[in-house]
Amino acid sequence: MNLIKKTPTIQEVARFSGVSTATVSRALSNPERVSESTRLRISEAVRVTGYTPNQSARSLRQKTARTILVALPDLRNPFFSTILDSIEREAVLRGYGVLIANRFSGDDSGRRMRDYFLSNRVDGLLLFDGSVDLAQLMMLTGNPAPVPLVVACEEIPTAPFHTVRTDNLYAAEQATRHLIGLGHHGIGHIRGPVGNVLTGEREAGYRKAMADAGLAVRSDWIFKGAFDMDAGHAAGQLFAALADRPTAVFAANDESAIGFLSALNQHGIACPRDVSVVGFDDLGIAAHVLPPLTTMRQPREALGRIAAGALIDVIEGQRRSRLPMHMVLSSELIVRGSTSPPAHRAIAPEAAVQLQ
Amino acid sequence: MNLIKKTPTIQEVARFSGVSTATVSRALSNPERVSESTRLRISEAVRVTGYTPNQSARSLRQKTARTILVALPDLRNPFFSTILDSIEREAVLRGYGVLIANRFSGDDSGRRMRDYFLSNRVDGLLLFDGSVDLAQLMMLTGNPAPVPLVVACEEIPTAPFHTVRTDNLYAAEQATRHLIGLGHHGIGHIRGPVGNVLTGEREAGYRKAMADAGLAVRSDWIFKGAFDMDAGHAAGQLFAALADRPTAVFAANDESAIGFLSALNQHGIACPRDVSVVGFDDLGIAAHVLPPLTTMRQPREALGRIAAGALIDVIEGQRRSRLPMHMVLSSELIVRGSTSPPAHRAIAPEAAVQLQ
DNA sequence: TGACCGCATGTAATCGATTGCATCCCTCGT
DNA sequence: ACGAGGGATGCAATCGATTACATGCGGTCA
Repeated sequence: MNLIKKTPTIQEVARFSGVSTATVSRALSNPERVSESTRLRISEAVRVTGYTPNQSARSLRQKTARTILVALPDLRNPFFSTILDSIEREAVLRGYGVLIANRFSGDDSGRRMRDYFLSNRVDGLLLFDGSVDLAQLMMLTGNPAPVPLVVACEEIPTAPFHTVRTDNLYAAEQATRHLIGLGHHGIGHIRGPVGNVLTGEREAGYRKAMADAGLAVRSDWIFKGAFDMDAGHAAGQLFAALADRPTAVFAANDESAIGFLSALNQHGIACPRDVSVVGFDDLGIAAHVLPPLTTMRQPREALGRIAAGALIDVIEGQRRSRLPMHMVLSSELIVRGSTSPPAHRAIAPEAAVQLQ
Repeated sequence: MNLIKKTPTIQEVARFSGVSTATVSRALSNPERVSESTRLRISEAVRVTGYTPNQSARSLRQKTARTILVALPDLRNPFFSTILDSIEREAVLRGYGVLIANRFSGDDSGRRMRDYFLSNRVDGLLLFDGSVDLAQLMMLTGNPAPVPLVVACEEIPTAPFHTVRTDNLYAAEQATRHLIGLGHHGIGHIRGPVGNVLTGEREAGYRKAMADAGLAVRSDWIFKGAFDMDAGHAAGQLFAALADRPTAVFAANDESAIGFLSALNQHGIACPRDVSVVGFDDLGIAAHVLPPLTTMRQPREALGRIAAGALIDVIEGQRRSRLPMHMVLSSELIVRGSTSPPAHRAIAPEAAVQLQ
């Protein structure tokens, strides 16, 4: 016996169990197609040799990779990393591997996706980046090879893709209504990055709630943002400099809300005494900042799971309907300490200005 | 011409440019081995047909997948998601794909890694999970197929793997010394999860600094933890219940420090007035909690980049040395608002108890 | 001039599994 | 007793690229 063993192939298993490779293959993928006795003999041979099927060979023959590609704008964002976590779980459960493509945008993103697919590395694509050019996406659905594709988080209503997302507009409306319900009239908004679909939807929900309540939206109370803490912090600086401030602010996501809170603190503006703040996402950290953040919880875990499941259904041809399916998950308001009725406690000097 | 085009293969390119498939293959991977004119003809043919090499076929023949597997304990942890981000960047730069395996531990983790490798899906493994059984790891380095492996973050000094990590022990020592330097004598510690290598190193660093300064370590000032906010919060509850409290606490990571801060706040204990807190990692959020967290910054970006680079070097046989290489990156103390000299301001009732 | 060298290219084997088709054999029905 | 039917299995083609080896050609040098 030689000391350097090579990794065993189906040939060895066949030889060892005295059958052909065809039978071994069948025993492994369609056990009911071989007899009891050979099945046992083969599984024993597999055990002894330590055989593991070669995925490249299988892929080549079956034109299938049992792998999905997840394209994300920014993995470092906890919002996405939670989703990725649940995608990975679901995928592994269904026997798929998960390849990641991060910072996924720019001119060649469409080509990159196409190449991954055409090179037979992946069977389908889960896209979380709304900034990918629509034309490039359409290219993927054409010939050759319409790529199994599920777009998540981002809504592209007119495009023929399956989408999974949350009820952003309605959720933003609810968040704003929560503030209105507490008695706030002057309510500001920290926007997301320009050009992002979510930014637009969340702002629209905010505006809708304000309009429905007959409240005016002041343009100097709309802060530009970027879904990150620094942007929220910058908004906080502007807020502090304002002569006439709103008594509440709805931030387009938790990170910007947190950055906003930290800026407020630097300026000695207290939350919720001087200003109530609502975030969006319910990141793990939201419950642990000071004050704990009221926020719209996004069902991130479910979103990842459902998106991955839908994609695999498409890949395996189990989505019979050729019509794109648009799934919408509900958000949930989580009330914590960052919101309260306006001027709840003794009127602070800050607030007095407004009431003059 | 038919409307349903199949995805083009090297055969089509060969036919189109009037050469054999061998020449096409050479033109694509070793351009200098074919003549100028045919090279041009072939690249034109590639352009026209829209040819993309089939990776499964290439993998099968070359026994190479151009993919690495990254095994992580918990993707949702921002510490890991930042590292994963930089791994992905480096890998793409060098032409590799990144497959992820999350929540990677448990009995079959060794087998899962082995299967990924033996099935030819990945060329090597980047392991971030120190809880994987050492015996299972050793199995990977044996016959058949010694798996290219780089272990990151976790040190297994006696094991024959390349490792990349940070100077945990020294960093923990520095963090503790920072508190000592501020004049603290009573310093507590929030540990990481039991059994984790990092937990041990960070605690050891803490103990070393204490011992060097001639300070006693009180066992009721050592809180058990788990690298997450809930554990830090629980530690905070215990801390608040203490009759005799330390004036400073070194937490084994930022998340537990943040959870600790939030519990302190609930109990009306002020940081840094009543207690100084040092974290570990420097997550993005650390600068934005209240008060901003003093912490040991871990070079996460560099760590991911270097680990991925080293793994690919091993895969490509560029690490000539058979000796395992242990790389250690330096951490950096980031001083923010959560630390100050003890009893800095007027002595609070909380502190008075200790001074009685 | 003829032996030789090296470059560009072609031929065909090869990687390892899957699968259409053929074969063998056993059982059952008439 | 004989053919049909069907279950178990084997044979060999196949997926698409890479690559060892062969070939042919033009040029160099003795």
